[in-house]
Amino acid sequence: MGRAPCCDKNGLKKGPWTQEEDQKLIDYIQKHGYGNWRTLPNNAGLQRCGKSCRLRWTNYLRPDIKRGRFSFEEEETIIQLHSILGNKWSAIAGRLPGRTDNEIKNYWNTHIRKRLLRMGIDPVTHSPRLDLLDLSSILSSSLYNSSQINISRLLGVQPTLVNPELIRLATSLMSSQRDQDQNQNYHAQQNVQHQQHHQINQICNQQEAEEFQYQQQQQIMGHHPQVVEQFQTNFTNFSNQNDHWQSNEMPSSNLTREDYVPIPTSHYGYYGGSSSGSGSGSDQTVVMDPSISLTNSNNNFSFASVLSTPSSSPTPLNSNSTTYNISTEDHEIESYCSEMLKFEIQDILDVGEFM
DNA sequence: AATTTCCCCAACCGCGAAGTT
DNA sequence: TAACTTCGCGGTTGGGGAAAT
Repeated sequence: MGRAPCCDKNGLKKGPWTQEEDQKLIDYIQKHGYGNWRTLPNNAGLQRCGKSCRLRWTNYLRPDIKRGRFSFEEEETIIQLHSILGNKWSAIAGRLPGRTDNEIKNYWNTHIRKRLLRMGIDPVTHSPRLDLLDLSSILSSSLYNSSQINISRLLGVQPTLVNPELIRLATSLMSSQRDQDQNQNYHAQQNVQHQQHHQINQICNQQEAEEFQYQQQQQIMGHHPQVVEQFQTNFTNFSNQNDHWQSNEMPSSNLTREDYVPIPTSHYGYYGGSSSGSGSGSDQTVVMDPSISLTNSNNNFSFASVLSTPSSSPTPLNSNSTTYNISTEDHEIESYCSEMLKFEIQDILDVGEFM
C-alpha cells in the first residue's frame, strides 16, 4: 500500500548511466542474479536506487534485448495487440521477444500513433475518428440537400459536445462547396467522385467480421436506439450518394510503408462506410478492414464502435461495451485478417489542426 | 556557420498491486 | 487485518542529435 521511500533523499545518482555503472550492474547480476532490487545497488557498489537499476537492466542491459529498427512484422503485431490490449505495453512486449515495454511504448508514441492520427484513425480506439468521420459524411450528405445545416442535430449529439472549430470549418466548407456547385454541372462532379473511390483487396474471415459487427450493433441499439437511428439515417444518405464504395479496383502503387496500417478483422468489423465520399482529390491512403458494410447489401454503416468507446478515453481491457473476448490466445491473434482495404481522405479536409 | 525547431528515446516519476511482517 | 515494503507498469520529461531556417 505505502509508497516506496524516495531515493532522491539519499543523494543517489540520477540521469544517464555511465559505462562503468553499466558494467558494475552487469557483473553483479551475472554473478548473483537479480532478486532484491532494493539491496542490489549497495551490493553492486552503485550509487543508484533499485528502481533505476531495474529499469536500466530490463530496458537496456538485458542480454536478450533486440536492438535496431522494428520490422514490419513487429510493427504489425504491435498494432494488432494494441487494438486488443490497449496501452498494456508490458503485455504487448511479452509477445514480442527481445523488445521491452518501454521501447514499444516509445515506438508507438513517436511513430505509430502519429501515423494513425494522420490517417484519421483514433489511436486509442483504432476507429475512424468520430469528428472527422462525421464531418466528412455531413459535408457529403448535406451538399445537395439543404442550404442550412445543423451539425449538432445531424450528429445526434448535444451542441455543446461538438467541437466549435469543426462546426466553423464545416460551415465554411459547406458554403464554399455550394458556391462551386452552382457553377458546375452536377453530373460532372459525380464523375469526379467516382474516380475518387475506395479500393478493396479482399475480405478475410468475412463471417467473423459480420458476426462481430452484428453484436456491436445489437449492443448499441439496446443502449442508444434513438442515437443509432439518427446515425444510420444520416449515414444512409451519405452512402447512397457514394455507391462507388464497392469498387474492386486495386490500389495505386506509390505508397510507402508509412501509409499502411494493418488492422485485425475481428476487431474492426465495424469499419463500414467510414470513408469520405465526396473528396475532390486525395493523397492519403488508409488501410482499413474490408469487412463491414461492404458485405452488407444495404451498405449500412455501423457506428457501434464509435459510440461505444469514447474517442478520447482509454480502451478498457474488459470493457462491457464490447463482446470481444480478451482472453485471446495466440492462434486467435494470428488469425487476424492481414488483407487491407484502403480508403481515401479527401484533401478538402485539412485535418491537421484537429490532430 | 549559427541558431532554432523538431524528434527520438533513455530515464524518471507517481501510482497501484502484490508481498511481507 | 493493518501497516509497511517492494515491485512493476504506464505516463511524462528532458537531453542530445538531426533537420530546417
